[in-house]
Amino acid sequence: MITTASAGPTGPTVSALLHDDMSAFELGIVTEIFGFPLPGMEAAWYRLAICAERPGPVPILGGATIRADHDLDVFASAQTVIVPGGDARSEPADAVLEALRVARRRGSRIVSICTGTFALAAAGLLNGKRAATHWMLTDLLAERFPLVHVDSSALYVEEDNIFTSAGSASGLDLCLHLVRQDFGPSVANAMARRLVIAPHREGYQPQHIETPVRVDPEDDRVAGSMMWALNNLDQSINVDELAGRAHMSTRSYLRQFSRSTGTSPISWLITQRVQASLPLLENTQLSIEQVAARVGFERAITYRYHFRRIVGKTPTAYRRWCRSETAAAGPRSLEQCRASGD
DNA sequence: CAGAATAACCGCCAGC
DNA sequence: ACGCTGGCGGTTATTC
Repeated sequence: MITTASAGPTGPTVSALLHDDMSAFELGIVTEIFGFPLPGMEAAWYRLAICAERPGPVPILGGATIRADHDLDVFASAQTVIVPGGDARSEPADAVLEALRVARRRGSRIVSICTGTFALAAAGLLNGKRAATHWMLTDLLAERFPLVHVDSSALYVEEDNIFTSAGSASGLDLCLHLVRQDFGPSVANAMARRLVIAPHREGYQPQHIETPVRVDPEDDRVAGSMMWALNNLDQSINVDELAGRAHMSTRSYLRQFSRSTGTSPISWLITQRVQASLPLLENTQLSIEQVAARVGFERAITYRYHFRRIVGKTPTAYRRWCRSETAAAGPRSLEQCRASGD
């Protein structure tokens, strides 16, 4: 059941447009992130309003019906205005296009997910600007709206406070980016963690390691030290050395690193090391000791400790799991994997 | 697995 | 005043 946020939160206002033939999945991205606060952030969290041209039940793609509680005036008055995608062939109503223009004039942050980009283009908001949409529809977008610079490679595009995203799932990346803008990297990472551990994703990505760390491109000193670390993972690296590479004191480096990535240098480095070890386990016959050394763990016991903590199973079990996965006729779920004795 | 040695992390504060 | 840097010392995490 989709409802609007209660009166509790006092954070930024977000509105999402509910329209015929819309994708429930993409609206779900919006409600999951903006309508559902992280623990401890209930008071400061977003106030989400689900809006439609005519409030009430709206049929969506796939046969379900969702109710919108708010009208286009509310839609246009939010600080962030989101158009989720759906059937690209549906033409947005004139009233919707006008609401988008009003929101734009008011200075709202305008966001589209997937084919929602077509509505922004139809409203004229993207003229002369770069934009993204689903890869199957980039030609259609360029054809119908010649003034839009369609970027067919980006996951999402930000230009002049207008954000457009490519596929449905990249809408998730984009929404996380907005959370990052609003609340900083720590909160965005916590949100990514929550989304990744959603139970229904387990079967698809049982080995996913959380590395939603994006380096702030403005901070090239920290970014440079991180690049150096990634290229020299096999060496022993400590914080003083990283700080030196970044031409900063250790104290400042810790602070800048945290500000720009939301995590700390050594925990980031450990995660990168474990991540880098995965292909070695999957594709080589190297012993665990050799794999550990290749990715910079001086002692295999330390490698095992962190691997288990991050991946959830031992390196040997992971390797065995990959082998059986490759041999099996089809993908197995994590539950099956556990049931089979790993 | 416990626990000691060491390193990382972070609040505080002075100084630029 | 404001924001950033960097040293000090205590707490937490890592390593072995």
